[in-house]
Amino acid sequence: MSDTPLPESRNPNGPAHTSGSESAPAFSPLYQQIKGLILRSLQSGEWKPGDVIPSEFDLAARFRVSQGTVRKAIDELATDNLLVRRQGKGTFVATHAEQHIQYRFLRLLPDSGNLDAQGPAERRIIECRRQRATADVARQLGLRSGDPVLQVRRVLAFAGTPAILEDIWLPGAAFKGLTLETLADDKGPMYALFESQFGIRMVRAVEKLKAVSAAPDVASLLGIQGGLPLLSVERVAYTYNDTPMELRRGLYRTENRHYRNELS
Amino acid sequence: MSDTPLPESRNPNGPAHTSGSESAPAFSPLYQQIKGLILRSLQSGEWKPGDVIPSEFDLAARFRVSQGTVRKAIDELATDNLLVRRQGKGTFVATHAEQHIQYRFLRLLPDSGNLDAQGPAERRIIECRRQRATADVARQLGLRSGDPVLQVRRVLAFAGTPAILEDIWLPGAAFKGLTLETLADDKGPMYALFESQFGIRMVRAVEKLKAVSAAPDVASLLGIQGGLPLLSVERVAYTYNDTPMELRRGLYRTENRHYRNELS
DNA sequence: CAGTGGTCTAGACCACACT
DNA sequence: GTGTGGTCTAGACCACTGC
Repeated sequence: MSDTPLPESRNPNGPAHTSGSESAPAFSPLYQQIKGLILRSLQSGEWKPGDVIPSEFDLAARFRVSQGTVRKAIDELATDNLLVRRQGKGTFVATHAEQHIQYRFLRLLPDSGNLDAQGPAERRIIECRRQRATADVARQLGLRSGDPVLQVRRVLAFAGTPAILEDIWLPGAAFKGLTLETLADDKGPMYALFESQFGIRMVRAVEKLKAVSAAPDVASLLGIQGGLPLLSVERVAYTYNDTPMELRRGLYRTENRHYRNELS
Repeated sequence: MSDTPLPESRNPNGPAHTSGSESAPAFSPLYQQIKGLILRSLQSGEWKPGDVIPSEFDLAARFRVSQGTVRKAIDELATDNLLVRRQGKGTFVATHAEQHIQYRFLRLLPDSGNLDAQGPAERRIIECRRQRATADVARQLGLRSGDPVLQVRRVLAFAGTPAILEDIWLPGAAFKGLTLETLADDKGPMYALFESQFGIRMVRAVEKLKAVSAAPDVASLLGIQGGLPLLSVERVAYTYNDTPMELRRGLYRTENRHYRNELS
């Protein structure tokens, strides 16, 4: 019931800034501390993807702050896409399942067809095996060289035409039981599988894009001629706490599609 | 002084939702209406890029709402990068000048050099001329075929090495006095020039990325061999009101650089 | 109907910047 | 000190959802 309501600071009113007994090394607004506590509950699995979290009023009571403060904390978590508010229903933990529109992190769209996509992507897994991380892979995943990783290679096709070749590396420790069969049998986004089977939720990602020439093996898998230009997309995806949990190298055919990005 | 404080709705308390005399076709929260009024002042040039806008308290008085409501309006405008808050100093109109870190909309970064960039880009303008919009350019700029447009072609280089070839189209009507000399003499971001000389502020942009092969003329301008892969970046930039004001087609060399994108 | 998020207000005090 | 944005509270009422 009681939830260690913040170290000690109980301010009946007034701004954040823990009312300072010791010389605190860092001050942070109350709502930031609340945000941290909510985050902790998300990480610990107290509330799982898709779940409703307690109402703002309940959380306010639990953390011993006003509803407005909880609200501001939830606001930020919602703009970070960690929570989703639904008026009249509650606040939910965001999930890659039920992501009504396609894949959340896939920015490849058809050039003309203003519609979302020409049907869902067809997946074909080329290989899936456990191996040891190279220095480069280890560095990007925050592992050590030689640590076990799971490597997956697959092709995505739209309307029968191959469009994407992806190589994926996952930390072996976190994805213990993942096999080719699990992946092949699954429908729906891979990140949804990670949530339901391994309790790992991808929260944000950073991508680096380049233009490259198709190598012979790549070209044959994508059904194109060698040397044709492909969009190379290298992604590192992070869970809570900015922990890297996936490295993904994609090669996209962009003759009839494009990678869309919004700047502001 | 008085600023037509919203159609009529004067609610001494209680939520937005204009207190409904007529069957209003659309309800919107008070803070959204305030946001619209602030936006109007930004568009009209009442507050120019770099200016301080009135304090939250002053605006609250002017619009006859509470400070908290103005605050929420400003909050959204700040997250949209239209305004910038500076504690103790005031709220400022965002500007592409004084954008402390490089160009705001340029996502091309060096692969290794963890530093921002290897010095500022060197600009070389290849051509700058007025012409009539093709159907395609007109469509993307919201003009009619044959309307006057200004076309600029330039090369950006880093440390002496050409890296970007850009073709830019601007609506002729809005950029009346713009000449090659103006562009060539100017230092600093082009969008800063647009603000100071034409009162046009680019607010957001949408980019479409593809991988393409370098055509012979492109290759020679970029100092590479024909056929090498280049990252094609087609950008439409918008002012206030989602009015398109620039079409830009860039070709980026990505052997040692990459286009960085953050997903969430 | 009750419960949830959404909006609005009013007032208090803090942190920061400038004078 | 004065003025600015930043945080926090308490209470009111609205809008949506589902029983």
